[in-house]
Amino acid sequence: MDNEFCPVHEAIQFLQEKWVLHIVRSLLEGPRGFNDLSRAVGGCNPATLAQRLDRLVDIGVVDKEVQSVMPPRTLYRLTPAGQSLQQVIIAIDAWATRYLRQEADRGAVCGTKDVAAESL
Amino acid sequence: MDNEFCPVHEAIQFLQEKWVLHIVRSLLEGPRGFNDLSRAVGGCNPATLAQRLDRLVDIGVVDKEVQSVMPPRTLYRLTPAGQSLQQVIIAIDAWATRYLRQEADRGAVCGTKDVAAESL
DNA sequence: TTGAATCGCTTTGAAATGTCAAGTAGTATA
DNA sequence: TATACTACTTGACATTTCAAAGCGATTCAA
Repeated sequence: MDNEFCPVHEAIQFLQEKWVLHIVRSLLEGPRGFNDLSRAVGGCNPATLAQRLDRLVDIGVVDKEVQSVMPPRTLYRLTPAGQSLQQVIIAIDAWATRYLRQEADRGAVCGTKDVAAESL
Repeated sequence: MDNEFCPVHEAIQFLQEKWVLHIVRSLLEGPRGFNDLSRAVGGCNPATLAQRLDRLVDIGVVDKEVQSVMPPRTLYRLTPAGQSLQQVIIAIDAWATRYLRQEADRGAVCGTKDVAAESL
């Protein structure tokens, strides 16, 4: 066993948590409130979303700004560290566009469906 | 609702499955057998690993080559689509190295070697 | 020759994680 | 007045992941 710290491993560990990449992607479009974000992400239930956001704030990727408690009004926005995750999204985008595009014809829909791409 | 096909969303959906990025990263170092891969990934139990690999094969990211059934000998290797995921790993690597390094003090541990850094 | 280790998994039952529906208090809109 | 919106929380339920054991067969070390 090596006790060496590995940033990539850490990063993968946290990026692979369910909804994290979707949340970041939504926030790249701009700051949002909780429900707005929930809708943008699509399909993540509030309990999970709240927990994920807490974690993202902890890690320093998202900033939470409570504008007023009652009526409730909160804004979640990416920190610089969060914004720089855009490079990761871009890489995923490039990969996806190249290797997943053919799926469009088979009737796949943005949201929940199964991915089954053929390799070259 | 958009019925438009969204490759990025699809890609995120599958990349966020637990262990997927770790598996891809391990396979970037070269083809491996099941147990070897399991060790390289570190911490993924065989049931999950088997299921994940099936899915990766389905999607066309990994190629499974059964060399002999008994004694068992199997090789998992990345397809071209899989190899091109290296760009994603590289992006994560870049981000992690920049924003996660300070975490070292908190005692994080890494199991595998750094692949992507060399290609930078 | 016996015993241990390795291979690629599968099976088990329990634990962790994620999801769902409903509900909270207060404001704004219809 | 009635409904919808805000940001969440709660508790019950469903799904996913877990560690451990085991499988038949072969290879290797004692």
